[in-house]
Amino acid sequence: MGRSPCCDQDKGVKKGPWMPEEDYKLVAYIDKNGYGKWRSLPNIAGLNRCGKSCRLRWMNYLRPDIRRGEFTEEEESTVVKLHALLGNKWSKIASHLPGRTDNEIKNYWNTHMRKKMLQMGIDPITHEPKTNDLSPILDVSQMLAAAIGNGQFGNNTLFNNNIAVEDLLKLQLIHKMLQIITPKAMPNTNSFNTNSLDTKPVANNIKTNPVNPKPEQAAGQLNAIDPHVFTSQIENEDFMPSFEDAWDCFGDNQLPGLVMVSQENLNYQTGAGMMPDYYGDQLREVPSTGSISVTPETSGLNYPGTTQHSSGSNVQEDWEKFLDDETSDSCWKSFLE
DNA sequence: AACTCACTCAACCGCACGGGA
DNA sequence: ATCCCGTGCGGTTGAGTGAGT
Repeated sequence: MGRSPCCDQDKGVKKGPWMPEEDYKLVAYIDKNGYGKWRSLPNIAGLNRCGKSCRLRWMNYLRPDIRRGEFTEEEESTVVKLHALLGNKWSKIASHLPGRTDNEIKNYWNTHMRKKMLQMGIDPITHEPKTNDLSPILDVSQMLAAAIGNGQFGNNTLFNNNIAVEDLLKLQLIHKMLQIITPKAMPNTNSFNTNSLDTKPVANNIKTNPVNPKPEQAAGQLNAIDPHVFTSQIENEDFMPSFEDAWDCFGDNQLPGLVMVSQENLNYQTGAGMMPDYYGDQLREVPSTGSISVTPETSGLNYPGTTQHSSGSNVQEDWEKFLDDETSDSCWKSFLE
């Protein structure tokens, strides 16, 4: 079925930004005659523009009820919720936001909110947490590499040895991984009994900076640690928790077993009226009866607990099994060992 | 000051859809 | 059933702008 082009290209209709006088003509015409019949409107109104262009200009810019300016948090939240429900149905989303146009919402989504969600580790398309996002791990890895490789800690023999610092950072890395996997269940960083070691600059940066730091920024974060404070504290023999101590910190009730993802577990995410508030909490609210569940497919990680897991199973056993498993002879094994 | 780069957003483009002839 | 028109929608583009070097 053929159709005539919207605008007669041969007529040399004007394109590009609208001039104030064009706006004036359009507004004056619509004030007098109302809008509609967009194809014939330009001729009648004396505009050398395509009807579509006139419509767009009116709908997206000249309409008196257009609301301009920054989106409020409420509006953002509404857009996120509606986008989760409707996808890229911008006009439908716009119908729920008085004064906002589909074009404006679309632009705002693509420039601001999409980026924001990515930084939060949320896939802007599926609205699922991006559990295969390894950036937090990479952040710590970068810091680790920067610390060990660049001799950031000065000439103190303890640091030249690097073993203690390395262990601590490994623990932090593992902790970070587990926070990704079981965000609600993890104890806070202090559970590692690292209070005696002033790691707060690093920990706080990790915690408050979801954005991937560049390598130089990561190094800068380590530089932020006052070497004098750091070395005086680290000389305390008790400062360093062992790996086993770290596991004891978790306790069975604090680190629930991981389960395979199931539709039942996911239903709460899409159920009507149960959209998570991304802005109140970076991570999805987790029903009390279930733990965040991820599969190797979705996480991109090969970690214990991704096999079917009884609720009472022992996580440490799984990790030990994981370490013994020849198939897991990977960077994780060497890393964890 | 000059230049580059990244970002924003108004506008364009192609297509789909509904309705009337 | 087919054609055509009017309109709406979503993806993409590119000029303008500001920040960084």
